[in-house]
Amino acid sequence: MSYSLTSFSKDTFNTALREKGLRPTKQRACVYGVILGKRDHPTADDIYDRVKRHLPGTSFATVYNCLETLVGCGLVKQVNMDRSPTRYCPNLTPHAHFRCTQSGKIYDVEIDNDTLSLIQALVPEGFEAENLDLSFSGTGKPSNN
Amino acid sequence: MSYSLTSFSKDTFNTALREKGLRPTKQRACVYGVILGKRDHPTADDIYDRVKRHLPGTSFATVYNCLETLVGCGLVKQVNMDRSPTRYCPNLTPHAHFRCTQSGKIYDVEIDNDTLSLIQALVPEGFEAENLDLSFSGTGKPSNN
DNA sequence: AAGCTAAATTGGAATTATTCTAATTCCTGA
DNA sequence: TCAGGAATTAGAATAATTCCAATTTAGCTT
Repeated sequence: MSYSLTSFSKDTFNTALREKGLRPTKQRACVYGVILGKRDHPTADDIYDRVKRHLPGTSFATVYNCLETLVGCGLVKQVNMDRSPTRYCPNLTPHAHFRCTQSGKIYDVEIDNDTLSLIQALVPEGFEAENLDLSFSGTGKPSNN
Repeated sequence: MSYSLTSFSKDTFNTALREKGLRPTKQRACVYGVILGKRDHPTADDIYDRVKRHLPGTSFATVYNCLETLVGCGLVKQVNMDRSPTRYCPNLTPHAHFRCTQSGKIYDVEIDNDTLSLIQALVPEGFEAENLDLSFSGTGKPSNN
């Protein structure tokens, strides 16, 4: 294996895949490792570049396939902001995102439980929300780039 | 004019455009009228179809141009959910969206002021949010389709 | 009312992110 | 070891949107 997951995440990874009857392949491990390794909300494109450094033969299709698999196993989450390319994030706790319109950077924003409950309470009678997406955009940390 | 805006919305429309030094053309009025006329969160494609019934010569590019203009003037809002085509909405009050994964329908969800304040308070020190997007997905009204 | 100019519209080509397809390669269990 | 399903691969295809260059139009100016 040319990308090292910690024994903890390796275990999480193997278990999550095996539970769905899927194989923990080196490409999937590498994609997962790349996402865990630099938590900057990379796009599929970014991930492709990083994966190729470890597994040069990897194709774009494989990166997309692996990402779909990892999302399906609940190991990573997709982050969609406006029409920009989908980004990927290993933070599985309920959280929002903030995109700085100047730098394009995306920051995780914690959601405390009280606010989370109130947000969930917005959903009208008769509707059952399985997912919620909350994102902000604006100007981020001015100096510290 | 082959699409009738109420005198109220016609005025809103003219004023909003003129304030930006833009021309209230019949295509723009028609796109706006179509969005006001059926508040089902239509896509650009839907809008194109509806506009063509009133102004048959209209091109796709024009629909996109008009939509961009209307958004820029603050007359309509874009609704982006996941990777699906952008939808358009004339509801300018702060509100969230719920997408039924079964029917694909999108519903407006009111956000009360208290919850809105709490949501805005999530944004960390040093960040300035200009926009917020909140959306839910799940199963909607089971019977009443 | 006619002419002028910038703004808007048009059709089609181009772009971009993503998905599909069919062929090959790889694992894994018998 | 070998069969058979799963995963990967390269490249074509798709879908939404944007770009472009040419034409038309709206709103002045006279």
